[in-house]
Amino acid sequence: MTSRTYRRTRSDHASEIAEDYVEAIADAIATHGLCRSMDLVAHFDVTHATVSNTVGRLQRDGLVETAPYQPISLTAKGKRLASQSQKRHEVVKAFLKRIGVSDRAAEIDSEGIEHHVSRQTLAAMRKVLADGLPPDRS
Amino acid sequence: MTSRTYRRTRSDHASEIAEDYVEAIADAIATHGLCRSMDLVAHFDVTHATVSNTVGRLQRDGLVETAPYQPISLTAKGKRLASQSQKRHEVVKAFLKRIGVSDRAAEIDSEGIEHHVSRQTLAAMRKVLADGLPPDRS
DNA sequence: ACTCAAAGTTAGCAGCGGCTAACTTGCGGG
DNA sequence: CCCGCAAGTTAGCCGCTGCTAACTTTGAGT
Repeated sequence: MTSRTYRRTRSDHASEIAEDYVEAIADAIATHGLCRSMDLVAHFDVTHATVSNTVGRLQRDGLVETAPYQPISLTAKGKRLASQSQKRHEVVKAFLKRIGVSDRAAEIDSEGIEHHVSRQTLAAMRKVLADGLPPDRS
Repeated sequence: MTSRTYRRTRSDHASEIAEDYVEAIADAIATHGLCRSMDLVAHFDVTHATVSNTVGRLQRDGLVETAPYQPISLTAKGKRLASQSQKRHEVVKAFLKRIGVSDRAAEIDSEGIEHHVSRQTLAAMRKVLADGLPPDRS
């Protein structure tokens, strides 16, 4: 019951940020062909300096590639993480809307929730979207 | 579309930990009548030192009361937060199980998810538990 | 009544993710 | 061509949340 259920706390917080960033970078590239720091500054409402630091960590971790004063691109690993996150995000958002949450709230909540959804829960959400609720045996 | 959806990142991470702690403290008090640091050490699988620091912050923020070498209790504010978090946690967990997620996975995921569930989404989950899925108008 | 182990505290370190301030670079318009 | 502004970087700060190591306090068992 205790202990191992946690252990997310520290390292997971870091990977949440990584997921948010690669998603935003992929989005910028899809939208205007490339991603500059300013896109991320606008998206996350943080300063250049913060973006610079964070992107530096992402590069260290092999998720993005960039050189000084150059646009930011995703590595293969980064692209994989981004598309995975995007898919999860979409499913969670669609699911929330399906259970009656407004578009706006679904958008906000899905961003927080997506990072904590296991494969199994994601599958359950997909199933509800496709087939409705499973029979209630409570 | 951008910006304001975030701004959780920093300060919210702190309050997630606060919620987890008051919930665990309330749980320990409910179970063995009082809460000692060791209960939290076991629950979160961190060291004494970490618990000591964190509890110090919670005290500073008016959520708990404790004196050196004394058990930890909740203030009125802490109790309010704890029962609120517990309720939310229960609803989320019950909801996940209702959509077909296993007990084990529901337990784990609900801990991560509960902190990101808005009033509206919580209400939607309750409604599904009570009345099933709303009509699909997609 | 003492002792000693367990519980708790304190000090000091590290990494993350924010920030501001000061600097450098690069580019577009005059 | 060059000059200035916007974009990006770097340095240095702070707080949080972890840690280890060394200390103090408490209390239980002989």
